Amino acid sequence: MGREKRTVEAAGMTGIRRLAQHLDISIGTVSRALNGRPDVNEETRKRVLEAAAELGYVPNQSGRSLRQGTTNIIGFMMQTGTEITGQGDTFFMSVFDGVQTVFARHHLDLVALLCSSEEDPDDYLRRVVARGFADGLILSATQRHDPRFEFLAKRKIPFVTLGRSLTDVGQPWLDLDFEGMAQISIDRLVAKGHRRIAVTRPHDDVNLGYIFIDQSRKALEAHGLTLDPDLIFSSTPNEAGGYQIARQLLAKKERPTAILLVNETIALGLYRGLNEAGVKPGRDIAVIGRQSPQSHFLSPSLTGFKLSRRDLGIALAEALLATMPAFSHFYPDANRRKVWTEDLVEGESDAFTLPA
Amino acid sequence: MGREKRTVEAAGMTGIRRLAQHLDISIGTVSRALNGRPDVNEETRKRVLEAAAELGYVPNQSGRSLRQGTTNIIGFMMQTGTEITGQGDTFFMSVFDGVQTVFARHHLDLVALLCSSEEDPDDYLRRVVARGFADGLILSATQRHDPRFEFLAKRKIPFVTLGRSLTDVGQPWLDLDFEGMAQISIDRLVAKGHRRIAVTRPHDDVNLGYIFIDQSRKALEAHGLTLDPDLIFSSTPNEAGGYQIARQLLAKKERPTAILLVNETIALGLYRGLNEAGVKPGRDIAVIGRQSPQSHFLSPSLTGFKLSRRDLGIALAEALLATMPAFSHFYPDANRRKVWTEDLVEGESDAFTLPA
DNA sequence: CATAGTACCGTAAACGTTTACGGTGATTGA
DNA sequence: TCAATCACCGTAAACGTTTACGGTACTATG
Repeated sequence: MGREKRTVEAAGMTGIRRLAQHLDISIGTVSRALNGRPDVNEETRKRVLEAAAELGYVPNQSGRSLRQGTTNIIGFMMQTGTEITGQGDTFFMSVFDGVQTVFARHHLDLVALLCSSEEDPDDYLRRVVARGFADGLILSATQRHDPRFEFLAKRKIPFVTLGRSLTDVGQPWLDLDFEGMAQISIDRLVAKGHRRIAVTRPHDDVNLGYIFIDQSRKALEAHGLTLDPDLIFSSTPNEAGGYQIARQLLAKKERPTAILLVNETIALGLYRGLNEAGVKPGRDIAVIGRQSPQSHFLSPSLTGFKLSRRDLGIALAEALLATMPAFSHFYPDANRRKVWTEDLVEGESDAFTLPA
Repeated sequence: MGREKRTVEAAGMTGIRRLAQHLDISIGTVSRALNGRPDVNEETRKRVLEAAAELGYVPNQSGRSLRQGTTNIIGFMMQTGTEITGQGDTFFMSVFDGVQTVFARHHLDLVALLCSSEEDPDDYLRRVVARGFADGLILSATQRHDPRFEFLAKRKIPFVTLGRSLTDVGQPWLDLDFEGMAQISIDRLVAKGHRRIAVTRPHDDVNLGYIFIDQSRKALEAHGLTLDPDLIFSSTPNEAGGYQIARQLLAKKERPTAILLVNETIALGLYRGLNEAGVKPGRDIAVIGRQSPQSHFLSPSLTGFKLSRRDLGIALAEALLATMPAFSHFYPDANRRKVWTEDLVEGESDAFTLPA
């Protein structure tokens, strides 16, 4: 009888089979109990859960994935060795933390998919998708034209992007309110009498650079001013980039009286570069940038926009889950697309005022 | 006949079966061809590879893992939202890049396993292992006593750690040569006449702090000096930590004349803090630290130890593979354990000399 | 020609799950 | 009492691979 076979605990049993045998019930019931199915006696479920804990049983992910066609993994794609990922400090770690708090509720795991600098990002993505690695993806470093979007849309892989793109396949995205930041900053600086205002942008083709520059230009023109192409500084989005900008800026024969920083960490390098030349933010030049954990230690204190990275991560996760059939009902009114407005924290770095 | 069945390309075929049908051969042969098995005609193999490329076929990872009991994935465990992972900047991204270059040769993929700050790292590791997620692991943020080691050793999961620990289960590790750095730095400073030398250590229980402090003490005692407990500053391993140290240091009634920095990025914060008080490295205090991409922009230039992060990643990957049966023959003489010596790059920050 | 050997290929089992389906015994309703 | 309903559980198929095994046709050898 099957009964006997199960009662005698054979040696080489593994996985769910071993657990079922230990409890002397069928593997089907064990599976149902563990997965919270309704058609199982609560008494039985309790026994199963206890035995699972006792024997340290955790379902094998490969078996489960193979059967369900789902992995319970969400991938966050990043590129190693590049400066793109180097938001200077722990930017992504904080965002991850927010994402995780949402995913934990659904037993989803977040992993960072690390695309080597030696491999083409598009190829890498193709491989990841074809292997059925993740149920959904989060993309950052959004390019102005991003072929990854079309690829994923064609395969019907749920994904969300941190950053807009001209390539629009209807996917959800979150982005920072670069228009708002440009508008507020320009208005503020013009009100203080500034006419020669410099702006920065990332050196590569990420979309945010275009958005920020465009809006800065519009805001200036609304005041009857123009954006001098000579005052657009592009750099890597890290401290070194900020330093380079300071050097370039100081070398101009006709210096700008104010500068807008689009990235977070460049403020640190900028300060250092200016400091070396005895140029003091807030006294000799007005600076408006973005707050970061490190910028708290800048002196004079930075006037800049403050972002809650963790909340951004949470919103990112919810926007993604809202598009995944299995989870969408949990987030009926999640913002599929949203510009994330940051608050301006006033410091001393833009105190420099010009006579009218 | 089977022949007919295959010739007519049925609709719902997926995966390897579809490919086999398209080529009118068996799935077994397709699999062998793709996996480089010898018992397949080279002509056939060529056809298979071409068809695979054409149809964009990539083996399903779940099916493959289930059968082979192997995932072709190596996990790098990190903790999100914590300061531990915040080596300030792109430290890990550069290390990853080195790891990847080695893994690419073996068709292994590296992913970062992100342990939420809300979950216990030991629990997280348990889950990852039980699910059979990765074939091997890389651990960082090595604690002085690290229970993760014993757990992995018991399960016979190959792993390598970045950093030594008192918990020794025979696993391979790489570590920076903190003894060497302490010894060289102390000797150098003492030779310049310094007697009151401060040292830093990370605020938490990572092992490197103990090693560094111990060796600093020994080196001082060899010169007939002592390490003043009041001159041991602990901080988070980032810029903010460096700033705090500067503040604490300046508040001492009897200031140290020199300071040794164990972490990379704290130099930035330290400089800023000292600068605010008009204290200049190299003129008013001697500073020896560690080089990083950002430290190139410090002024006066930092005297510090320089590490090739990418090479470290390469060594880390090789040390791990050397312990994995499937790959060990590729790395017969890989260093299973190694302290990674860094070169001292001389700058101006330790120019401050005391009269004899 | 008979035999052995070789090169290549097809068949089918196995990996660990989940889940549709059917079955059993108990309960309910008339 | 009989039928219908219900709660619960066991059975077995299926997911997409890899690989041991056996089979076939061809070649070499005597």
